[in-house]
Amino acid sequence: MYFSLLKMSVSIDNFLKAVYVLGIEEGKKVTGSALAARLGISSAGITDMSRKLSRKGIVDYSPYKEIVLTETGKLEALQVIRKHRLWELFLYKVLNMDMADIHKEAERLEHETSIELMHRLDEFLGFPQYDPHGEPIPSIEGLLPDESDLIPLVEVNEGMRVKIIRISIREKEVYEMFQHYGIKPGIKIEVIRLFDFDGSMEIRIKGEKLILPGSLVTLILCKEGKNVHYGDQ
Amino acid sequence: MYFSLLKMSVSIDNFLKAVYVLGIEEGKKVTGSALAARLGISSAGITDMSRKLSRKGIVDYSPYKEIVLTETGKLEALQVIRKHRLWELFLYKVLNMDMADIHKEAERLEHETSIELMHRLDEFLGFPQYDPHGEPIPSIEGLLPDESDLIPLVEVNEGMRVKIIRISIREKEVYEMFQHYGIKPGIKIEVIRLFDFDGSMEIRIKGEKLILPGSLVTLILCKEGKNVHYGDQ
DNA sequence: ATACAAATTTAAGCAAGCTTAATTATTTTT
DNA sequence: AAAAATAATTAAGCTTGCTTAAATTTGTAT
Ligand SMILES: [Mn+2]
Ligand SMILES: [Mn+2]
Ligand SMILES: [Mn+2]
Ligand SMILES: [Mn+2]
Repeated sequence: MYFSLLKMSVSIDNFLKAVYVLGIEEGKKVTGSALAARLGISSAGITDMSRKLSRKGIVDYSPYKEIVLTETGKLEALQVIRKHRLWELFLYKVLNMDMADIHKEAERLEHETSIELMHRLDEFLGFPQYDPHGEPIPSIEGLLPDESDLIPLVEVNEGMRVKIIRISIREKEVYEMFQHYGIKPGIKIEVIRLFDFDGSMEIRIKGEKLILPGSLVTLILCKEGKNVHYGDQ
Repeated sequence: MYFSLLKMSVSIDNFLKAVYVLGIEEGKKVTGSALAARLGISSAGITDMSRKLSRKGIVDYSPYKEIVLTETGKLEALQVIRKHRLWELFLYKVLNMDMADIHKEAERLEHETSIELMHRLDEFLGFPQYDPHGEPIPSIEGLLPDESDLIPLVEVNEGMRVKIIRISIREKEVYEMFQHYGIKPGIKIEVIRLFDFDGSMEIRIKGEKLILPGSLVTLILCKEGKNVHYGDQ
C-alpha cells in the first residue's frame, strides 16, 4: 500500500497528473508546451516546476529533455487520479450531479482527500473499478484493471453489437452532444456502417439509427458482451 | 440567497470563520492574539490579514482596535461554516468516519465546495439543521435555527431528565473521554446531583450512574423533551 | 549547411501568506 | 502617575507558484 512521504501541493499534484495522463493514458510525448497548455500556465512555469520536482526525485528531468515520472512520481499521480475518479463517481451516482460538472469539482476535491477519507469513499461506493466516464480507477497500490478486451469504436466491424465503455471528453459542448444522442458508458449500440472516407459511422442506438461524426467516433472505447456497469464494470 | 462576489482564499475563509466563531459563537473578545492562537499564525500575520480584509470591505478594522466582521464578511463566514458542518454530517453519518476525525477533514473540504455541490450535499443529507456535534448549520441565507430552548447542563436541576444536544470540544483526548462514557448528542441523561464546589455532576446514563468532572459538564448543552435527532434535531 | 521557426530556458519580478525581530501602543500593576 | 507587562504594529525578508521578456537551444526546411 502506497503512502506519500513528501509533502505535495495542489500545483505539484496537478502537474504529476498532467504528466501521467498525457504520457501514459494518452500516449503523447510529454513536452513542456503540451504541459503548459494542459495546465494553463506558461512554459517558464513548467521549467521551474520540472527542476523543483527533479530535485525532489519525483520526475526525471534535464534541460531540453523530456519530462518523465519516477516510480514515486507515478505512484503519487495514480493516487491523485484515484481520488479524482472516486469523487467523480460519488458526485454522479450519489449526489446526482450533472456529468458535465463532476470533473471540475473532482479537480479540486482530489487535493483535499486524506487516505482515510479515500478509503471510506471507496468502501461506500462498493470498491468501484471505473468512474462515470468509464475511466479506470487505480487501486491503492497503483494498479489498473485489465483492459485488453477494450476496442476503439473505429475498429468495430459492421454488424457488430458492442457496449460503450469509455468516452474521453474534456469539452462541455461535446458532452451535450453525446447526451443529446443518449450515448454514455453502459449503453449498447450496433455498428451499421463505417464511412472510411471521413471516419463517420452509422449506428443503431435504442432502436434508432444515427450517424456519428468521425470526431466523436474516435472518442469512444467499446467491449463485446453485455453485462457490465460502471461501478463494477 | 447569498452568493459570494469577492474571491476568497483558504486563509481568508479560515480567518473569517475564526472571527465569527470566537466573537459570535463563543462570545469572546476578538483580539489579535486570540485569533493568532486559534489560527496558528503570528500576530503580525493577523495584522496583515486584518488590513487586507478591511480594504476589501470584509471586516471593520483600524489599528489597535477590535476586528469586527462586516455584513458581507459575516455572510461569507456563515457560508463556510455551513459547508463545514454539512461535510461533518456527511462524513459521520454517510461514510461512518470517527467523530474525532471529521472536523479536520471538513476543515479542508469546506474550501473546495461549490454552491452546487453544497446544495446537492444538503439535499442528500435531508436538509439537516445540526451537525454531529450538535452545532447548528446556517441556512443558505445565513440564518440559524432557534436555540432559545437550549440550556447548559450546569443549569439543569437535580432530578431532571434531559437530552444532550451539543458538546463543544476541540481536543481529541476529550472526545475519547466522552466516547468512553457513551455521551454524545441525541443521548438522554438524568441529572442526579450537582456538586457545587467543583461543578462536577452525577448523572444516570443508560441505567448507569457516573460522575462527570466539571470541566466536561460545562461543554454540554441540553434540551428538555425527547424527540430530536441530529439531522433533524 | 544554413537559415528560420519553434520550443525551452534564463532572468527578473510579482502577489499571497507567512515569518522573526524591533518598535510602539495600550493596559495593568504598584 | 510612573513603571512594568502585555498586545499590536511595523519592517524586512522568505517561499511558492506564477508572470513577461529576452536569450538560447533544438528541430525543420530549404
Ligand atoms: Mn475527470
Ligand atoms: Mn486538481
Ligand atoms: Mn467542526
Ligand atoms: Mn478550513
